[in-house]
Amino acid sequence: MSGKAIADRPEAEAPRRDRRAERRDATRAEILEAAWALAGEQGLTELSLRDLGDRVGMRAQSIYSYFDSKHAIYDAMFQESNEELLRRMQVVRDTAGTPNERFLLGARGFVEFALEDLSRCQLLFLRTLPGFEPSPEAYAPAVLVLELARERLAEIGITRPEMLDIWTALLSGIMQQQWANDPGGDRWKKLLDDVIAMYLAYAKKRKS
Amino acid sequence: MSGKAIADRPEAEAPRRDRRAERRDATRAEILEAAWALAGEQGLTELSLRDLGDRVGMRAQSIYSYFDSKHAIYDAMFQESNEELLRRMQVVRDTAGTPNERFLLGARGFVEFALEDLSRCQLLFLRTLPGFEPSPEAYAPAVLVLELARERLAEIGITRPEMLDIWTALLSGIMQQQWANDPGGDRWKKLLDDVIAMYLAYAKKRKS
DNA sequence: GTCTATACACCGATAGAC
DNA sequence: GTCTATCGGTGTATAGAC
Repeated sequence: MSGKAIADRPEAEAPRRDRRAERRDATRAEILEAAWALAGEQGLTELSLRDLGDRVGMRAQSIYSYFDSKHAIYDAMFQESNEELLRRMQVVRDTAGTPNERFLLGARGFVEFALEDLSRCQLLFLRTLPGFEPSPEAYAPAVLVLELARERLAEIGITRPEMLDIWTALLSGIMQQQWANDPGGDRWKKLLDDVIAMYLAYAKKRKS
Repeated sequence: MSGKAIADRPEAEAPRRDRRAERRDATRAEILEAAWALAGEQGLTELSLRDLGDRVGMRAQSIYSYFDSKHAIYDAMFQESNEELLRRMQVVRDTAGTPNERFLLGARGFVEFALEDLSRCQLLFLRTLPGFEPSPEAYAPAVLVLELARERLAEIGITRPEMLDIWTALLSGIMQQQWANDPGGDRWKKLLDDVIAMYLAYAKKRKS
């Protein structure tokens, strides 16, 4: 239907800016930014569309022009954060040094990321949101993050799948306990190096 | 104020049954039982007082005669479950055998308990309920459970506080990953013995 | 004391006017 | 795209019947 009209215009093949789409994306980003701010202030689960609307200067119902549902907002936040984590882990992968150094860097970077923001940690790793299941697209970067962890472990000779599962459980346990029993502190965070030493010693003994 | 009245009655010192209190406690127990059933069916956070009222054959508002609020129901469930866990861990403590056997028994018993019921696990260990903070009374048995864990560790020569924190992180990580990524399965549960071996080897090397 | 009836304020979501 | 109006749901509170 629009094919002929476009072909008629000389500038059709040049990458024309879609101002409407740009504006829409900008508003979406603004809403997400406000959502993060509100989640940080009142808690992830306490986020309400009415508060969110107030924050961005529109009625709550108008948000539905930008997101299909509240869960869609959470989903976008989930994806956004996972992409940020993926970027950090890719930096680790591309860092010069020994495989062991990269493994350490990845472990510390991950824990630091997980302990930076409670709402983000709850959204990504702890299952705090009642009915929330991330969409496949939003989950995709998380799969890549796990793949990078597998690579870092393989680089230091740890390839058995069970050892990867143990590794994720170790990190998961540290961040869970840290947020649950000493939020903002470092009681479990500071044990990370000990846990890493424990894990590596065991992996060496098990020879994989 | 009632001191004199009681002293006036000859039968005051005999343990008289308070039928009213008995009936009240029975109804409270009935409500809690229904709450567990609903939590199991729809999820812990999806529990609503109206559904709960339907289940026990009263209007939702009447529940307030037995519990001050929805959180008070969660609090009673929290306490109930922690007392059950405490009982199990006390059985472990009183079991004949070597300290090492008791430690193993406690570890496996705890993980089994944590993986028996998602709602219970969320209520007790994962922080799934938005604003829920257990009351001191409800939390008391949890403190005793931790104390028993400390004892089991001390019996096998592990006394450093950091080693207790690592231990709780290990168990926490296993149950977190199991429920989050393989609910109902045993992908992480079956790694418990490996994790225990890893932990004990590290503790031995660290000599505490 | 325990129930019913009614209400309030909030929530996510939808329909339709402009 | 943003609004108003409205819906069915929630936890919570209170007044009053019995």
